[in-house]
Amino acid sequence: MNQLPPAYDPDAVEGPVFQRWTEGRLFEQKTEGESPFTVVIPPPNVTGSLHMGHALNNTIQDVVIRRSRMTGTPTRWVIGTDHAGIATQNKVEQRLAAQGLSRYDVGREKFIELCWEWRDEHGSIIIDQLKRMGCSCDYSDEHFTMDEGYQRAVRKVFVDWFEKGLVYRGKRIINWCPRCSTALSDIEVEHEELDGHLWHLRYPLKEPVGGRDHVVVATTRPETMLGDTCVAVHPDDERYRDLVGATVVLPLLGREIPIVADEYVDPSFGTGAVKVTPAHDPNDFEIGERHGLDKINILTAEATITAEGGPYEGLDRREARTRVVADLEAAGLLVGVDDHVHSVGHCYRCHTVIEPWLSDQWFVDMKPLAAPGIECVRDVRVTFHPKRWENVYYHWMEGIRDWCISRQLWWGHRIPVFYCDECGWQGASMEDVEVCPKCGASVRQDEDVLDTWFSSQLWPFATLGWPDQTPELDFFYPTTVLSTARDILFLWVARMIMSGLYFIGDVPYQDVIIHPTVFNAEGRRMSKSLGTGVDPLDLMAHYGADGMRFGLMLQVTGNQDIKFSEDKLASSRHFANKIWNASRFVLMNVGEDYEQGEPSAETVADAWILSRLADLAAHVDKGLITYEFGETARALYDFFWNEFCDWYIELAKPRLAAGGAARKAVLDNLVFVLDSAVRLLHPMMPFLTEEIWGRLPLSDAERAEALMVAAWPDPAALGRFRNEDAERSVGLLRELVSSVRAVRARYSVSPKVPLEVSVKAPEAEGAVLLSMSDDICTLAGIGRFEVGTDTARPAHASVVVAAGSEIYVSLEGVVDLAAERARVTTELGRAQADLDRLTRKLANEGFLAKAAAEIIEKDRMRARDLATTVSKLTGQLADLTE
RNA sequence: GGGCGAUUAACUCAGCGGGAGAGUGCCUCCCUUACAAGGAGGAAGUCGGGGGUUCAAAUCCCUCAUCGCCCACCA
Repeated sequence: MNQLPPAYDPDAVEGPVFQRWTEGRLFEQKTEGESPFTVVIPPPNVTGSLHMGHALNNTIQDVVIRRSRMTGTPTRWVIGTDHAGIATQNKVEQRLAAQGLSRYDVGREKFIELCWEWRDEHGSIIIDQLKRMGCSCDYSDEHFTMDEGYQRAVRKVFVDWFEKGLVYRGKRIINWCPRCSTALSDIEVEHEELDGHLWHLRYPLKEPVGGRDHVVVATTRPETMLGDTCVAVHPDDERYRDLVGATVVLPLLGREIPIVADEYVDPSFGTGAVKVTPAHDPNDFEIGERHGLDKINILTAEATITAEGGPYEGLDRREARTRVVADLEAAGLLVGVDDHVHSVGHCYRCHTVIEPWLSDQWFVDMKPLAAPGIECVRDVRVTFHPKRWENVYYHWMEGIRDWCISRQLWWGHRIPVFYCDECGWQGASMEDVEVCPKCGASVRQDEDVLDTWFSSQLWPFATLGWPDQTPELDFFYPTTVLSTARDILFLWVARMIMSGLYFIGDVPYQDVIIHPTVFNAEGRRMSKSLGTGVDPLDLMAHYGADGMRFGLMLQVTGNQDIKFSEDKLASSRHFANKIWNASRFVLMNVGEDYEQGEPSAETVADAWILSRLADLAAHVDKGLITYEFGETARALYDFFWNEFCDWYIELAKPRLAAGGAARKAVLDNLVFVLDSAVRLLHPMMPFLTEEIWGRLPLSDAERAEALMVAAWPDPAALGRFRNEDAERSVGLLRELVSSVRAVRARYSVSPKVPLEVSVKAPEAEGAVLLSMSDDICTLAGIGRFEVGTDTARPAHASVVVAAGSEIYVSLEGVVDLAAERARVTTELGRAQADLDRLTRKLANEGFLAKAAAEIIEKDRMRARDLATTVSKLTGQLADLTE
């Protein structure tokens, strides 16, 4: 016998169900068939552990993947992790620091070995957490961005772009993180508005000009004056015209620097005179280039002052600022300090303030790559969901700047460029180079590694075997949909599109889902370090994996970020339990000898639930195809709870009790509807549904190895069950039953006391109600039920106008006439107001002339109904007054 | 400086041109033999302010306010 425990226990179900999926090898890729559906997971960092963003994003991916798999499409979800250069290196350095060591103490080779050890120890943590969520990735084929094959792919990309001249080396101002000790690309810098100061500094002239002996400059970073090589003014600025060409003596250091004229200077900002530090500001660098100035580097890699800073050498940048300002003030050269809000760049990995720093780095020339990347979205080969993200994408792509790809780290893909110091040869190569091909001297390899995102951009095709032309690449590329957080739209999504187009000649995916960001209840970013986060593992412990998944899906909308609400998870857990118990009810009624038969519309209730099921299947199918997860979750919730459980199961009970053919027919329908609905729910609640489905007494035709690979309900085929008459009839039934229940509640009549109800209804409605009178009596607890076209109002009755009828509930000795009068008066007022508004609308010629015919017709019907209601209520009020 | 999103019931949010919805919370009643993680009933909103378009606006347009986010070489 199929006996379920009375409450759903996720802990008892999830483990065994996942094990069944694994043992059945149901996650593994299938390469038979056509038009495969492929998703590549945004590879989590090996250093990572599951956070709410992962929980949301991976639920979304699993939902679309599971639906696809059930439709019989060859479906594959590619899994793997990212080596995460900076993050992993930081972890390993921390580990070394605990032993009082730095990476330089152990050396490059040993350090990389330690990184691999870290990966071996921690890399599976996040994968196990995805399994805990029920994600149906192809775990048999896990990838890593430092795998041997992947390394070959990265090298191939670099060498190819190097040879095409798209990769080049240059001395530029880059973003330097002094803590990570590496360059960063522009989009790895997070800008933050901070309250700072604008210091006004007096720079003395070497010789007075026109009676003036100084010029005042303004700066937000006074310590950089140590690297100043000129002062710039606008060429048209009358105030400074005489000073152009004069010489300034740089305070504190005594260096003589010129005053130059440059268009860049905005005369309206500050004093109109700018101190220029070409080695520490991108704009100043440009000015320096134009005027042939020296570029004096005053900062070391650790952001301490270099020997160029004279007496300030060795000071940290903060101390240097304090000392420089103090010394200038002592010398009477500090004119003033204003408060000034400006945005300061921080490292996206460690939040240290970055320094613009002049150094030799490798760059990718992005403009030629961006053009096709823009084109493929314009011609809808790639579509963003929600669509508005396309504008954000275009904006960035159109203004794209070159990408600094070299990192001064050890953990990562080492740049495959070799230099000969003897003859100056340099080259990039797929194979390591030992000796110079020109002069035969030994060569050295570039010390730097590539930006982690340089390898991540290859994820959709490097995981499929590229640069080899593998069958997998041929079959699964391009992938179908990429789901991701918006903060890596530029870092990752855009670059995958560009590299995919360049190397494979096709877009990497057709659809891009940019999912909402999960914030905490206060609307703040969830963050472990701030203690504002919620741990998905805790949530799963409380609500089950399905409860968490469904609760998240309920919160997904197309245009709003998620202020995470644990309430939704609680109601999802209740929902899971509700489904569990509905299933338990059905299974309790199914005997050993039950054999599944065809569903059939034996009664109005059957026709109704089958019609509702058809509607649900259409909604869910469309909702998942168009990535409307919140709406889809709500449709499932409403169907299961408010239609199947609240009404259909209740309507089924008397027939189950009746036995015989009636019982068999309703059982067939219960099993069919539950089966179909559970299939539709499976993508969002995989564990619960798998467990229930496995226990359903299905015919061989409906059976499958597991629900996970069972057939997705076909909305077109279910369309045969659509039945508007049945939906209207059950609508009347529900209205009548609810009205009677309301009367019962109003007078606190125990549910055990049967009521006497008579209904005065028009012919048509009356016939429908009569045909369902058994159901009505059961659901409303009615002992005697009469329907007629001219039923008289009994004495001592409470009267309700509903379902187009007057419903009299006899309540001898209980009815409070004054209360009834008050209630009827209120209802009458409301109905009259609605009727007045409608009447005015229907008298409006503009409305009659311009509104759609069906709208007018609908309003006319409503007006008729309201007029009936008003006259009935008026009659009742008269009765009650007598 | 530019752009995007939000503002609907106490809370979290759907709805996005024709009758104001859900979940949670709250109030009343009920342990009815699937489920008290439940059932039945109920209270609760001039849909941010102001203009406009339209026969009709929570829904479209403009504007203001507030909150949030993104982009921008903002000495």
